[in-house]
Amino acid sequence: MRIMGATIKDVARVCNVSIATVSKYLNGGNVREENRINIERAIKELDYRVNNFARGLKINRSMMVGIVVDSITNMFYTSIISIIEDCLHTKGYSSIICETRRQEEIRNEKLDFLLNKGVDGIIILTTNITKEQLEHYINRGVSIVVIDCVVNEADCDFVTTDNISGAYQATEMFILKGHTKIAIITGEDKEFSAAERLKGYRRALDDYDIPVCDHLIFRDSYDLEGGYKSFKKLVENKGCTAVLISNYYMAVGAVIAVNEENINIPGDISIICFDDLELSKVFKPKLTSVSQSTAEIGNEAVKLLLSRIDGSNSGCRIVRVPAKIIVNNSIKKMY
Amino acid sequence: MRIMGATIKDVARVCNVSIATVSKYLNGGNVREENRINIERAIKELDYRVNNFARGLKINRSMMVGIVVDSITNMFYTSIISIIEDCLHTKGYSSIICETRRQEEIRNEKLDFLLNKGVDGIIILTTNITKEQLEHYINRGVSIVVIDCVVNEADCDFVTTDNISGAYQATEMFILKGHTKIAIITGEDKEFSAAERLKGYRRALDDYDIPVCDHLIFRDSYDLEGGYKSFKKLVENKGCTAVLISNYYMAVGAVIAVNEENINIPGDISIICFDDLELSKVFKPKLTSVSQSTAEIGNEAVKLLLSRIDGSNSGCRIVRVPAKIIVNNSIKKMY
DNA sequence: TTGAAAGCGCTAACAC
DNA sequence: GTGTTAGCGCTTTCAA
Repeated sequence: MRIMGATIKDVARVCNVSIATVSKYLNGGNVREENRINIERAIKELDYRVNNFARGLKINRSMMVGIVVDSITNMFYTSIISIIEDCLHTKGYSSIICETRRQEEIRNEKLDFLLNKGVDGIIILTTNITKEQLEHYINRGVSIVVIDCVVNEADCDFVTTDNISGAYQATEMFILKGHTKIAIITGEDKEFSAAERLKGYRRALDDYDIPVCDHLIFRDSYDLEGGYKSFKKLVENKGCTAVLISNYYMAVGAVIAVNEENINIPGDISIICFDDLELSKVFKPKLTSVSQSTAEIGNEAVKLLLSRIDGSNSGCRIVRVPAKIIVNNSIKKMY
Repeated sequence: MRIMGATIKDVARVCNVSIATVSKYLNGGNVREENRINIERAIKELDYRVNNFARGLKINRSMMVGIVVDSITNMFYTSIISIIEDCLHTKGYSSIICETRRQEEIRNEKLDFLLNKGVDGIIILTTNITKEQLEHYINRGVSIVVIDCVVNEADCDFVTTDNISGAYQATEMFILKGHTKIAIITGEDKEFSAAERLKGYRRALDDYDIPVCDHLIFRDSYDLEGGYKSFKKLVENKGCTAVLISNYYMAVGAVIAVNEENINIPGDISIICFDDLELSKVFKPKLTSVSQSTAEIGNEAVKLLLSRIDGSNSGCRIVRVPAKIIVNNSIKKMY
């Protein structure tokens, strides 16, 4: 059982003032200089801390934000969460991080839990959520911002990388280096960014009058496993000279396959992958990658959420953070 | 502002019973069958949820556990956290994850925050914490379990890998393959596991009558940067045929150096690193590694914490989880 | 088995 | 600027 510390009453008694005065001091109101000094001293001496349960009960606000993430071992997400935490902290908010393991029931459980804890807002990091699920929680009066996917017509905000442009730039880079047989490894349509990146890839080929071939589009689960299997298939096909890998963990899987098959990069095949995390630095040659700005994504998400909590905003805002190519040595010149 | 849902009063009114009866039902007490059915229906209809602030205020217990971690992008830690979360969940507890970015002030802030939130216990994942810091919080009445380091004479529990044995086994493996000039790249003494692993390395050399050479012991910051710099130095020295790298992120840094220097593994130098995370699978050849059981560590930590919260335990318990070698292809036979 | 009532620690409206 | 007080939603004691 937790030890119960001093209460506002104790502070008031020691200072010979009413609890209202102490409360006012605590909440930034004006008190006489003399009282201020006394109160501050008493707080220190008694090691007084406000009881969050009592305060929360009274004001029905917690200054807490929930963060709900598909997987807590996903470095792209944890990089963003680290930014979010820091950013919230400077605004006086703290955060509760929950993992869903990509299971909808668990996600709902965690969202319920957060609402019960009285969080003022929730940031969800996922590639895959439905309008219905969002609305269920929005209707319960909590502000929500979603990172890494967009759902139309929901009363919340969204932050994602400009996936289409990122994939477009990558594909274009292959084309400009003389590639025409360009493959893509990506996730299924239900994964928001997977679908968008495929769109960018298609659009670039279109713009350069290169036919889009179905047999160069490899789709599988949006993870290491899927990347591994897709790359193995791609190698069997022998139909391409370059491949865009549309997510970090798929790239990890692909690299495992590259090693097993003794493939030379970029001699045998050129690669661009999404996210310049560890892999792109550790692999030899260093991988050219599409970099998403985790800092910008995190900051934007917090900005949107807080303006929503303030009540100064509603409706559906969508922020697209630009992607940029980090050039390394995994692309062969074909001319 | 959050929408306020139905309260226990509403449920009582709808059911024509007192709030005491509803409360009893809520907390697993006995109520008449008829009332039970009514209450359950009313709860569903009103979408009633207990207010955690009110309950917490009353019982001064939250069924929440705080998790305080050096870095939330550290995959070794997040793997453990994922297990902990799951395990706590099955016991009816939920968790609040906080990141410290390895800064002591931030850690204290987060610990204060967690205490203010009324958590029933705290799990700290770190390589580096002082007895004083621990005691400060233990004295405030919260149960603490520390993962990844051990501090003597503190009234809390500790879970770590058997680092000494892990490093011993790795060093021994080098020796048995005919290596005698074996280096180690590790962190400074303040990092608990760094110091222990160095101890294991020394002990193995001792046991096989191989002299321990100071110029083969490379110590730097316990991260990517430190691994990178250490490996560069090691290469300049040209004094060894094998190296044990004592932490995952140091290994990532070392591999970046390996690539830059065009070093052949294991032709030029043999490597064993700690943790069989992504790197050891993605690098070619696959790296032989010392595997720590994140599952066992997480489960043990939760078990210890809950038994402490129950009050059924106190004192200082230390659990050592065995390490095991995952054999791959980064070691050259020297005979 | 049930209900009335006290009170957890705090905030805020109101009177001074 | 300060104090009095009601009441947030809940648990729990005590009496019925």
